[in-house]
Amino acid sequence: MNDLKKKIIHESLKLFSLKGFLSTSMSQILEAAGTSKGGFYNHFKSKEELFFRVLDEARNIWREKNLSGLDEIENPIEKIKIFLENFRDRYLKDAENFPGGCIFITFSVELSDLRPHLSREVNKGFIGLKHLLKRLLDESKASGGLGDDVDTRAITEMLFAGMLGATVMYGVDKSDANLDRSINTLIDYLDKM
Amino acid sequence: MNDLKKKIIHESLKLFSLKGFLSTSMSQILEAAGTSKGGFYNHFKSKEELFFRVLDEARNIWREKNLSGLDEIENPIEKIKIFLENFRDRYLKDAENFPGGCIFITFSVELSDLRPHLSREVNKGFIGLKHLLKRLLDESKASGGLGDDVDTRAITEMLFAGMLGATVMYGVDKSDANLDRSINTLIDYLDKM
DNA sequence: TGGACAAGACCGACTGGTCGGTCTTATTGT
DNA sequence: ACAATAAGACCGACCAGTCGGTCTTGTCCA
Repeated sequence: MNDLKKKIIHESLKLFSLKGFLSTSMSQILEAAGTSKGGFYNHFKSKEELFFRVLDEARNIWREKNLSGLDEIENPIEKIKIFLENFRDRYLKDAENFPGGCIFITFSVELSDLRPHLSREVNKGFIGLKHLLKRLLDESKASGGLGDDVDTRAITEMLFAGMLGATVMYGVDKSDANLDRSINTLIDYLDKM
Repeated sequence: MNDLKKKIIHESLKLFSLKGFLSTSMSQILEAAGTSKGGFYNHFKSKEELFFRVLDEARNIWREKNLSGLDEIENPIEKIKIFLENFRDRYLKDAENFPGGCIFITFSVELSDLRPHLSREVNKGFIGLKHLLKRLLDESKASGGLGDDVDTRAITEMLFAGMLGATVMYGVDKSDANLDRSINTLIDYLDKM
């Protein structure tokens, strides 16, 4: 891929994470990428196309930060615990790619009632993560790691809500201590089940 | 208060809940309130002043929906449980005042890096709610309802993150069932402590 | 080796339109 | 008569996107 195109995507990723998609203007993107209208529209047919390329890039980074190395772990509950730690330490606290916090939440909140076709694409990722969590919990249940009476749908929903809420709150108070507390309490909860 | 002023605030509340503050234009506000530039600027010195009046109104509605009747309950844990039920059934599921979901989250996410002085005002509410939860948990601990080993700060943080996340997710999937699952799991968690 | 040619990366003035906000004017109720 | 209220023409700034054109780079043929 062309260098300028890469730069535009990467700079937009940071800007969108800070200001959201709608409130980031083309002129800010062009200035950050050190290019011009012509340079931009040579690579993207619209600001909306840029949105999708940025979303792709954000997903790649997300996977790299959160999922790498998870294959080597056998125990599904252990997998979730390591994932939560990755999420807390390697994803959320890394401000280089997402200086304004989790870009998926920013997108989802700002776009849900204004650009449903964009928001729908973002939400697919949320659904995917929930399915991943549920699958791991069901695996653990099947192999006897969790009791037969455990409601994996309910646990999934609470785990996911806990992660989502901790992420939003981290964007609000930027407190590492509070983030650690909420994620650790989720991990404890898993341990005690 | 003047009728038109009330109408502007109430209509703006709904619009802001749907589209956020920045993405709601003056023309949309004027149209919804059935007035004109002149009518508006007779009552507000700027769009930003409207923001604060809308925030006041949203807080009043929030308190009315979530806290009313809580005084009569003695047991602090019971208080939290009733509060969570109010939050789930009377606040979040009521789409009349907040058709686009919880306005405080919409505000906080869109404004945190763009209008810090506005976002700070919103976040005071989050801090206040966390203090309320922690106070109730500490009360319960003092009166023997919770064990001495319970970390009330950690529980507060997880409860709060769970509520926040459930709220965001409810805005995404509009699923009553999922909302019930995550809130109920939090209530169960309180019961089992 | 060097000149003709083409592809496309890149530039920035410009378009129609919307933004929040101001100001003059008209109408209303007392 | 007078203040309160409302209407909407108008302002400069900015929006996403277009378009005519330049400049760089590589290929082809003599």
